[in-house]
Amino acid sequence: MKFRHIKNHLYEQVAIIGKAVSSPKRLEMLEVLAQGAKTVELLADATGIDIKLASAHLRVLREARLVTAQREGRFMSYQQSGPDVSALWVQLRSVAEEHLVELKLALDQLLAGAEPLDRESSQQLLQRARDGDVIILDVRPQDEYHAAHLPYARSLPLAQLRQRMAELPVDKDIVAYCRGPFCVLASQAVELLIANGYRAAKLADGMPEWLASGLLTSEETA
Amino acid sequence: MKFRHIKNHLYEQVAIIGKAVSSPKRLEMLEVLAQGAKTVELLADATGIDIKLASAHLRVLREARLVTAQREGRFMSYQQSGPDVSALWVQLRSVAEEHLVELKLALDQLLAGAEPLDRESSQQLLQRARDGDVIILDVRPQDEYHAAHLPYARSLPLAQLRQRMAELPVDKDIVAYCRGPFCVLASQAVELLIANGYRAAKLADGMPEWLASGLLTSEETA
DNA sequence: TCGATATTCTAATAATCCTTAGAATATACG
DNA sequence: CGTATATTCTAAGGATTATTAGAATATCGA
Repeated sequence: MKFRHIKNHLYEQVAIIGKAVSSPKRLEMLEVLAQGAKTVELLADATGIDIKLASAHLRVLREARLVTAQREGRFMSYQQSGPDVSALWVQLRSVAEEHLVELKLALDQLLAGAEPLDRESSQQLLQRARDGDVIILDVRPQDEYHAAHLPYARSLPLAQLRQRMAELPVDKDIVAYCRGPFCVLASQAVELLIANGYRAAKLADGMPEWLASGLLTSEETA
Repeated sequence: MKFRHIKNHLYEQVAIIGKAVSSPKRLEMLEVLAQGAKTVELLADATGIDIKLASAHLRVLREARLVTAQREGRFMSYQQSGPDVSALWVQLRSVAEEHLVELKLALDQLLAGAEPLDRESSQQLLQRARDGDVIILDVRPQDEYHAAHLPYARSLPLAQLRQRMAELPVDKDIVAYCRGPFCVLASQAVELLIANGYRAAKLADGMPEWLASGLLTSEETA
């Protein structure tokens, strides 16, 4: 068949994207990068690997054009090359969640301890937040909050939660979120809040999930 | 960090999906499987590889739970484990198309020769088809047409096009589609039609793309 | 039951990728 | 200008994955 050669080339190109997302560490980096631009060191830290190894993984992501890099002084700043990259990550994770039982089990383990406020429809949550009935707490680092955050969300990074906890009212429901279902910042925040007598629950989804769901326009998030 | 262990496990699970879609041949199989259930031999044929190798690739897809297999007499019937698998394929391809220039170029090569009827909005096309103003021609094998097809589409498999071409009116626009942008059946059909004096163009998208776009409910397609 | 068919399993080699360490580059700061 | 810092590049071994061939399994029909 005369088209075989062209077709092979097409699928090989898509497979470049596939290869880029075939490594756990690269996926973790993509998830962190979905929150905003990051340096190599930060990514290495976040994923718990050596900087040289992080750099090598980033090279693969760069070659697949999933991320772009630009120098900022002594540092390199990596960022996703478009919103479709976040959407791909969300899609991959949701396919994995849907079909891989083991993943579902491990996720339950991570979400355990927090009330399953998940089921509450997204709109209802935003409604309650608008009415001041519930506090949506963004526990990610502050720069990620500034890059984009949920409507009505209030920033209180996990690192500062212990000192600044008094800022939060004890008599209101608190819903904490972070980078997404795999992120542990909100889990830790909820643990700490509950230990101190607050009514707190983890919201599994983060910005990438809300954006991928189409319920949020990017104007609402800044 | 006490969560590191669990997190690693989560990303490893998603990476199983990533690994499954990191091979050109597996991607090609997924695309064919998006059209309906297929046997190993058919998939090997469609992708131009040995049956044993096809079986090995299918094992990887099966272990990632992207496809399921069931025996039907002497044959094994493989099928996608859900519509989200098709959506993943479409998403992967669209990310690749968006960011990999080389892919865009190769695609243009494949779509060359057919008029760029692409830009016409999907709804407009369906409207014109409903009005009998244009003929939407499904040139895939008949079983794929029966599994699902575009509204108002008429089946005329490429293999029968030469003999049955007289069934088509010469005075109407014909828009041929097949499995998706990478599929060459429609390209070949259009080539043949134009050589015989018809006004024909290739529609780049196939069923998976239309379904992923959300413009089509699955009721409209049977 | 036997042979034919469709597919998988096993084992082995070739190809590719991961990871690490050391050298190289590029920028900022003194 | 020289030194420190952040990162990349190169090279090399170990670990995976791809591909192929041969043996094994499971079904159908004679």
